[in-house]
Parts: sequence; C-alpha cells; structure tokens
Amino acid sequence: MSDDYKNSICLPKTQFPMKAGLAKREPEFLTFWQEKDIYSKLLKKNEGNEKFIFHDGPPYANGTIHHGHILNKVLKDIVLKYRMLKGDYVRYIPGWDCHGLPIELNAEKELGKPKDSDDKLSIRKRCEEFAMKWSTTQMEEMKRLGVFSDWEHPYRTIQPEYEQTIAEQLAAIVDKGMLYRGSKPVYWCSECTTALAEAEVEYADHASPSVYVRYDAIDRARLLEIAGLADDGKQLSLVIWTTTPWTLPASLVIAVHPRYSYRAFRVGDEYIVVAEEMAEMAFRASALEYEPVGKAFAGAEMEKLKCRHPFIEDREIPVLLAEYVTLEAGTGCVHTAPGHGQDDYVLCSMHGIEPYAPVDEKGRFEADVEKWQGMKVTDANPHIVQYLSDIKRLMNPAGQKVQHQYPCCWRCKTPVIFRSTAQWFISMDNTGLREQALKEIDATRWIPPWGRDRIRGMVEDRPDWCISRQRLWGVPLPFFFCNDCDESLVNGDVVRHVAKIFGQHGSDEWFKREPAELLPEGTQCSCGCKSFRKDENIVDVWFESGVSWAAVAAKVDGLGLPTDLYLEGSDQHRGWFHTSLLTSVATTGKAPYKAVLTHGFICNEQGKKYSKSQKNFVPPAKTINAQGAEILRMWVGYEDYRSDIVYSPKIINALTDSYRKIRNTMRFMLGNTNGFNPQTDTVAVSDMPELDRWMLARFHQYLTRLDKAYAEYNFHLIFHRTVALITSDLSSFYLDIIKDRLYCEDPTGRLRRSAQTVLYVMARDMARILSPVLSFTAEEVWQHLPGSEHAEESVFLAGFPVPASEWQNDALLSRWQTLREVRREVTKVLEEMRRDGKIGNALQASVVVTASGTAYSLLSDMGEEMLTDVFLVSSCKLTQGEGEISVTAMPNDDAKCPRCWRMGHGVGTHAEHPELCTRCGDVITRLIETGEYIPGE
RNA sequence: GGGCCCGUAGCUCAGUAGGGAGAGCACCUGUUUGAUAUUCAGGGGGUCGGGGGUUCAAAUCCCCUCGGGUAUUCCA
Repeated sequence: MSDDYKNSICLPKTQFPMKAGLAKREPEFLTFWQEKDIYSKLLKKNEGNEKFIFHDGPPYANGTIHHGHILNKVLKDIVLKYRMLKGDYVRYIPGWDCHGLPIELNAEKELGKPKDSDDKLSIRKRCEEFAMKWSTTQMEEMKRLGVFSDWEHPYRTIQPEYEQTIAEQLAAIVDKGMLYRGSKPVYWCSECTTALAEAEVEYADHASPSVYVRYDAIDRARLLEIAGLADDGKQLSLVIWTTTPWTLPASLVIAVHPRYSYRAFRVGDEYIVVAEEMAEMAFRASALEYEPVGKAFAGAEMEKLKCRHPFIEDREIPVLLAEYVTLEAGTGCVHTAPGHGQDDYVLCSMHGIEPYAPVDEKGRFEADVEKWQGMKVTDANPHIVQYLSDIKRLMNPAGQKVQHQYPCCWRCKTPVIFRSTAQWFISMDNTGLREQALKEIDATRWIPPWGRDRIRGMVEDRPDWCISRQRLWGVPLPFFFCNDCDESLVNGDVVRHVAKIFGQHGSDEWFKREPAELLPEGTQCSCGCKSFRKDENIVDVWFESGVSWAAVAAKVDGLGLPTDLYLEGSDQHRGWFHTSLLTSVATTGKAPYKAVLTHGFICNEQGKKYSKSQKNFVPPAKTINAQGAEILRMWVGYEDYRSDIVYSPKIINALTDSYRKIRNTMRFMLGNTNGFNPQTDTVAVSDMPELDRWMLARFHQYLTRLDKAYAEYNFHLIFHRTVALITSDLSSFYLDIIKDRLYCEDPTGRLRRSAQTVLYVMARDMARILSPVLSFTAEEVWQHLPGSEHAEESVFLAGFPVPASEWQNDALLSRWQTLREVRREVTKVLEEMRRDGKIGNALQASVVVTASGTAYSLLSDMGEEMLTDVFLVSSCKLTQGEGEISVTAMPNDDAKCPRCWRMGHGVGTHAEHPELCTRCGDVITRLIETGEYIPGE
C-alpha cells in the first residue's frame, strides 16, 4: 500500500472538546471557582491597589429572576471583572430590597387584614420569611450565571443594622429641618377606611354624573376685554365639566391651558367662555344653541382672573395655568380641588394653595359643607346636581351620565375617592435640597450622557417627597404625638434613640413596645405632658433603598464614598438613582456616586416589553438548563445595552452558532499548539515570517481596541470585534494559510514554532481578555493551554493582557490590507474556474497577477513565494502591466506532492524521496533519522 | 397629550473631522473531508423610518413628521 505520509503530518490534537456541553460543564467551573476560592484570591492579589468602588442596587426580593436581572447582573460582572483583571481592588456586595407593598400584599392574602399589634407582628413575620426565601432564591440563580460577588455577605434592607441606618438618616434629615407634616391627596376607600396604594386599585366601568357648571366672572371687565366684548350687561361665566360633583364644595381653582385658544360664546341671553375646540361638545351635551362672539384668546391671558364659586358665595376662584389640561373631554376649563386630585394638588401647591378636603374617613361630608353634612359623598352627588340646577348654575340637564373607567378598591370593589390626608414630607426647597441635588447631578458622569437630562428634568419638576406610607411592612417612622395637645414630637435625638433599638432588636420593637419604652427617659412635650402615642406610618421603601450608600457603601470594609459607579436599568432615574441622590445630598451635601451607568429594558421580537403575566418569554432557567448560562452572558455582551434590547429564541440560536464558531476556532488554536512549550519553543518576533508579524500587529490592534471598549463601557463592541477577528482574520485568512506550516513543516522547525508562538499568544490573551464576558469558556481555554509557564490556576488571576509593543506595526497592517484585496480577486477567479469544473482545490491552480505602479512594487517586494502561500495556490507569478490589478488562473499540471498536496515545488528532484516536494523530502528525511516517523505506519 | 430614548440588509451591529453603504450571522450555490455536529469560496439582499432645508456633496448637520419603547403615584 502506498505511503501517503499522513502519519508524518502534525494534525491538531487537544483535550478541549468541540462540543461545549455548557449546561453540564458550567456547574463544574462554578465549583472550581468556589473550591479554589478564586474570588478571594483575586481580592487578595489586588489588595492595596487602587480601589474601584461599586455599589449594587438592591433588586426586589419577589419571585425568580428574569432576563432584566440577568442583563443587569452580567453587565455588572463584566465591568467588575475587567476592573479586577486590570488590578483594581473591587468588592461586590450584593443586596436585596426586602420591605414593601408587593410582599405585604402576599402575606395579607394568606393571613387577612391585621386587627391588633399581634396580627401586625404575624404579618411582618410572614413578610420576612417571604423576603428571605426570594432573596435567597435569587442569589442562587445569580450565582449560576458565573457572577463573582461576595455572596457570603449580602445586604438586605431588613437587617437590623440596615434599619438603624434608615432611622439615623431620617434623624439627620430632621436635624437639617427638611422634614415637615403636610397634606396630600391619596386613594382612599371609605368602606375600608384606609388609604390605598396604586397596586391596590383596579379600574372598572362606572357610570358617573356628567355636569357642566358655571363659574361667574368676578373680574368681569377684564374678561370682557380679553374676549373682545362690549359690556351689554349679560351674564359672563367660565364653564367647567366634572364627573365628581361631590368635589365641588372643595373647588378652589379653575385650570386652563396657557396655549389653547379660548373664546366667548353667546348662549341664550348670556356669555360663556370655554376652549374654542370644546364648544361644540359642551353645548351639544347641553342641547343649547350657541354662536361664537368677540375674539379668540390664549388661556394664558386669563391667568389669575377671579371667578365666583357656583354656590359658595364668598369664595373667589382664581384661574391658574396648567399644562396638563387637555381637549379630550370637558371644556378646557378644569375644576380644581387640591384636596381631591393629584394634578390639582400639585398645581395648587405651586401657588401656595393648601389642599382642602371636607370629607371624613367614612367618606362623609364634614361640618364645613352645611347642606350635605354627614352625607356620603356618593349619595350626595344627585342632591348636589339638583341643587346646581335649582340655582341655575348647571348648563346641562340634571341626571346626565357618562360611562368611563373609574378606580375601585380591589378588595371591596367600592369606587375610591381622592382625599387629602396628613403625610410626612421632605422639602425640596426649604433648605435648598433641589438646588444642591441639581448641582450634584451636573458633577456626576452619566453613561450614556442623556441620563443627566433625564434625571435633571425629574428633580427639577418633582414635588416634595412624601415619605410616609399607611402600611405595615417597612420601617416605622419613629415619630410621636402628644396625648394632650396633639403636637408632634419629631426630633433627631429621639429618632436616633429609636434607631439604636432598631439596630439591636429590629424594627418589630416598634409594634411590641409602648411609647414610653421607645422614648428616651424623661421625654416631655412642650406643653408639659409626658404621655405620647406612636405615629402609625412606615417610611417609603424608596427611602430605604435610597440610603444604601449610608448603610452599605459607607460601612463595609473595602468600599467607601463617593462610590465610583452605580449601574441599573433606566427606570432607576426615577427610582434608586433619584432617591439615593436626594438622601445623600440631604444629609451630606454630595451625590453618593461619581458615575451612573444605565441600560435599557428587555423586549421580545415584536418590540414588546417583557411581561411575566403575559408569559411572552422563555424562562431563563430553561435556557440555562438547555444551552447554558454562557449563551446568556454572550447575549448581554452582544447587544447594545443602552437602548432597549431584544431577547428571542431566534437570537439565542444565532448566538449559539456564533459561540460554536468562537469555540471551534479556540479549539483549533489549542490543537495546533500541541507539543509546543512556550518557555522553550517561543520564536522571537524578529525571527518570524512576515505573515506572523502581521498577525501579531493585527492582534495588538485588537487587544488595544478591546481594552478601550471595556474602559468606555462599549461592551457590545467587544463581541463584534472578536467575531470579526475570528472569522475574517483568523479562520478564513491566517489560520487557513498557516495550516501548511503547522501540518507539513518540520514539527520543531522555526516556521512551525513561529506559527505556534502566535497561536499560543492569541489563545492565551483571548482567554484573558474575553474572560469578563465568556467567563466559563475563557476558564476552560485557560485550563487547556500548553506549557507550564502560566502558574495562575485560574484565568481570572492572570491579569489583563498587555500587548507587547514589538507587535505593533502599522506599516505591515496597511501593506497587508492591499494584499488581502488582491487575494479577494484571486479567490473570485478561482471560484469561476471551479464552477467551470477546471479545478477543485485551489492548490490545483496556478495564478498570474498583473499589477502596475505602487501595487506592483508592493507585491514584488513580498515575492512570488509568499504570494503563493497566501493565495493558497501551487504557484503564483507576478507580472508588471498597465492599469488596474488583474488576475488570471489556469490548472496546474505539475506533479503533486502526496504529502502536502502542492503541485510542483520540486517534486521529483529530492535525492531520497523523489515522489515528494523538496520541503517535504527534507522534513521526512529528518523525521526518519530521529525515528519520529517510521514509513508505512 | 407633554418628557426622554431608539429607528442602517431577515437578525445583531460598524460607519467620530459630511464625499466609496459595510461586517458577522441567516439564506442560496459550490468546495473540503488533514478544524469534519468542521473548513473555505462565491452570490442574492438595503429609498440608511418618511418629508423638507443647508451644501458642489448628507446615513452623518438643522426643522417637521411617522413608528416603537419608557414612567412602583402623568391623566379632572
């Protein structure tokens, strides 16, 4: 049997499996990292170096994690692993937000509404169990992603020491004089006699009365002038529309839009002013004839105009301007009761008008409303309508109804009302909190930059922060009221006294103890009374997570303030970024962070938001168990996190294919470094063929660009540049060309060792530079690298790769760019020949390249031998011609070397192996001499 | 409705001093069997959301518009 010399060829050989088997292998690496304590070793290694202080935003401890959590945690992991590889000292303390309504509602569902303090404590107990269960579950799910974090020392907002900080921060705010007690409208159920949170309200179809009500102008002359009318003695009024006549006794203001067009209309024997566009709808409802008179004018002209309340004779109603006025319904003139509406409240508070709500907790009118005192507001509605009609203030027939969605109590289904109640606020302006917060926003780096404008707008516009909630599952506001004079007892020392109790025993103590047991000894009201009762509110959970900088960053060893980075979804501009800023500026004057990075939301292929309730997503655990967490890590790295990003099985499948390409190329490099000892076999750059030096120059560029991409938080470029390198530069070019050297050259000769040197360097450094993203695969590659030169037991201890300056060679890069363009022409011509059946393998062809000018001199400088190798043909001739580069090719009929498959190359001339080409003959001769190759085997 | 973000090939993305529309994947057709659940080559595919303006020249600068996304309390 003829010897095809196959056994003398060095084919790739490695233990690194082609099939990833990620779902099965990843847990082995997790165990490896844990058992070898790699994260601790990394911390120890970087101890004393510059710190990068990162502070984790606490996810809500409710349910299993979804793709949004994965995006967030993996992004954090990428940033921090990069920093750690670079040598920074980075501690990652994970946290959970454990108080709050969603958890409380769950507990309440099981245990019912609490009746006494024992019930309250059982509910809180159940809440705690719930929060612990889910935060622990989420922790396990996050660990599975390969995230490096201090999982042994997480923070939770229900830890006593955390609760102590919450109270201490409150004390600091009290000390600064920022806290005050005021009124604010909240959803109120008069059946359950309680305030409701948004989540406890559901919308149902409801028929409400529809009333158009006249407010006579007091500033009659002014309004006539604005409207362009002469005074002919006719009645002149603004008309409002409302579906809640019971709020009319609390009506204090009429709101109009500054830029809408308003106009007077003659209706019967009177003038009525409404928004021009709304006239038809308004008068048609009232079945009235109308005609426009005078001239149209902007709402802004009516600012501060005084009108008269429809039935409270001595109440003047000013017209105020509001952007929220719309032309969807009504008249463009909006009746405004700050005690009964959110917008109303905000508008009035801007003008110093206090909320007014003459309605008690059972939903009955109080004494202020003489006519209907003691009547339920909903029962009073028809009486009010009839009265309006009787006194000729109603435009439309009494009894008209409108069908619309109206908020109802989710428990008893009663329509809820808006009712202003006493609440605790942090003032935005009394002590300059808003102004200072804006300054700190400007001093912070926002990534991407539009984050600054976003949070700026919110801080500029926001009302005072209402921090009280009428709920159970949270930290009680440690305030008291005097039993004698009803005066509130709010001072920093008292709050700090309670804070200590929270820190030692937890905030349950508030419910277990009597006021005297919570107060410092001898506490006395200014009226002399020593008997107090407890406030029954808890603090807004946003305040709790908002002080994590004080509870965690300021206290945990290895962290500190200000932190270097907060990293969360873009919804946190309103949430955690916002509340952290306010609390920190309030008590320290400074932002808690130097930089804030935000990412978008997860959407499906239709651009729809991820929704658990709609079940429009494959649960992550399913993907992890089928394809591995690595694919999800890759997905995070693959997408541009700054905008909303798409998650779909299609994308995951595409990524799986890309992953295979990366993995297989790494495997090829590892396989071809088989038998290479980096310590003894490395070839110096100066001894390398030009192609290898080009490859290193390109790799130098790649490493430099990736370092920049990491540093600038352009993570998706990492992946896209890596895929470009692997497919275009490695797989289809460099690796393809050096196969001949790797397989056929003398295994220990310079040419093969040179290529191996390059492969080793690239495998080693790609493992390191990709490890923040492809953590599992990078570690696996690392464990399969040849040689013992790398003493590090994990890729994460090997540091960030620094390209050798001698690799850099911009001249080579541009020179080879031209060569590759010629190569593209060559492959195109060969493809045509192949199509015509003239050749199969490119090695069966001979090529002639004709070039002129600088292209010719460049190619001739490289030499025909190199062109032959690079074009993967058996021979290449270069001729000088005119004009553009042209390529011709023909089948080569030289004899074929059975070992390397090239045609010609001196086949038939070798003294001992005339059947081989000169190169292969020499190689075989040596291999036979040393016994490395035995013919016929 | 106002605020903010996004809109380049079926998918994910490049395109930073305005001047040639690109990459990878997917798809089709071949190639290899010495990366073989692999490799290589070739090919089709885009009014750069739409319209207007500035300019000799616009994916890139300005204005308008459409579509999508977003908000633990925007909505009488």
